[in-house]
Amino acid sequence: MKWNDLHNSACPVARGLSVIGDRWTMLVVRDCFLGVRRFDQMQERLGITRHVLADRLRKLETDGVLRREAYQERPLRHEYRLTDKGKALYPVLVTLIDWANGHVPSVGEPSVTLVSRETDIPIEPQLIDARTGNAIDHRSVRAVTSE
Amino acid sequence: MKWNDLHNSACPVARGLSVIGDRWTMLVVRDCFLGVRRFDQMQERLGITRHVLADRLRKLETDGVLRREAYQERPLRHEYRLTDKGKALYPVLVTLIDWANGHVPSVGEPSVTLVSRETDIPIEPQLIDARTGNAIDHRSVRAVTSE
DNA sequence: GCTTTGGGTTCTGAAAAGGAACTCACTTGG
DNA sequence: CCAAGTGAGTTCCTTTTCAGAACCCAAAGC
Repeated sequence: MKWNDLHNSACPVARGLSVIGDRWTMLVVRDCFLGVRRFDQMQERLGITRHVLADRLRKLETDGVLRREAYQERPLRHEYRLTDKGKALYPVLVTLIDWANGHVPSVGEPSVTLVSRETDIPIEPQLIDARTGNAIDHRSVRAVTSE
Repeated sequence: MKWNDLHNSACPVARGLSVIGDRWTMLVVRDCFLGVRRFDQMQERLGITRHVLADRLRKLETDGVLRREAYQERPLRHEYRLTDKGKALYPVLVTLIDWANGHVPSVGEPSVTLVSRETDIPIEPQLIDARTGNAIDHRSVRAVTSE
C-alpha cells in the first residue's frame, strides 16, 4: 500500500491520517486555531518552505478543512479560515497537546499550555463517553466493523 | 525550520508531532493497540515497506513509545509493546477516530467504530476538563506560555 | 540437504521536502 | 513618475525520504 491509498480505508485512523497525517499539516491547523490567516505569517511562523505551505493549504482546502476567502479585492487577497470540519479537529489538537506536555518534555524553553479562558487555571483534558459519563480508555472500549 | 528541528520547540503540538507526526507512525501505534506485536504481521497489515517499518519501530523505541521484548531465545525473536507513554496516546487515537468517522466518510466499505466493551453500544467521545467537568472547546480555552 | 519462518538489511529509482530566487498585481513614499 | 515594498504564490535545483524488490541470517522442520 502507498500513503495515497489510505483515504478509502475502512479504518478511520487511516482515513483521518490521509487528511491530517502529513508532515506540517497539523501545524498549519494549529496556526489557524491561533488566528493566523495569512500565507506569509504562516510561512514565517512555521519556517516551512513557501512551496510546501502552498501545497498543504491547497490540500486542506480541497479536503474541506480550510476555506479560502477573499478579504480584499484590488489587489485580490485571500485568507484561510477553518471550516466546521476543521474546527472539529480541536479535540485531536487538545489531546495531542496534553500528551506532549505530559510525555515529550520541552528542553530549555518553557512549554505552551492550555488554560481556562475564564479562570486562567490549567485545564486537565479527560475523555468521557457523553452517553454514560464514564471515562474512555483502551480497556473499556473495542473496535467493531459496523454495517 | 526543518522537520527534524521540531522536537525542541516550545509548542507541544510541534513536539508531539516530532514523535508521532511522521507518515505511518500513528498506524503502527494503532496496530499496537489492536494487539499486533510482530514485525511481519504489521508489515502485511500496513502494506508498508519492511525498510520503513523497521525505521519507524526503531524510532518509536528510542522515543519510548514502544519497547522491544524478546519472547523467545534460540532463535532470538522480539515483539513490540506499548509503554505507558505509548498507551497514553489512546485519547489522541480516539479523538482522531471520532473526527474521521464524522467528517471523512468511508467510501464503499463500512467503517470501523468504537463500542463499549460491556454494552456494545457506540461511544460518543467528549472532552471535558476533569477539574470542572465543563466541556472543552476552542472558545473556552486559551494557550499560554507558562512560567 | 532443502525449504520455511521471523526479522531484518541493501539496492535502485521515484516522490517529496528544503532553499533560494523569480513573478505578478498592486500600493506607497519621495 | 519611478523605486521600493507587500502579499501570495511559482519555478528551479538539490537533498531526503519512500516504494519495491531482492537479499541475508539463524534456527527449525521435513
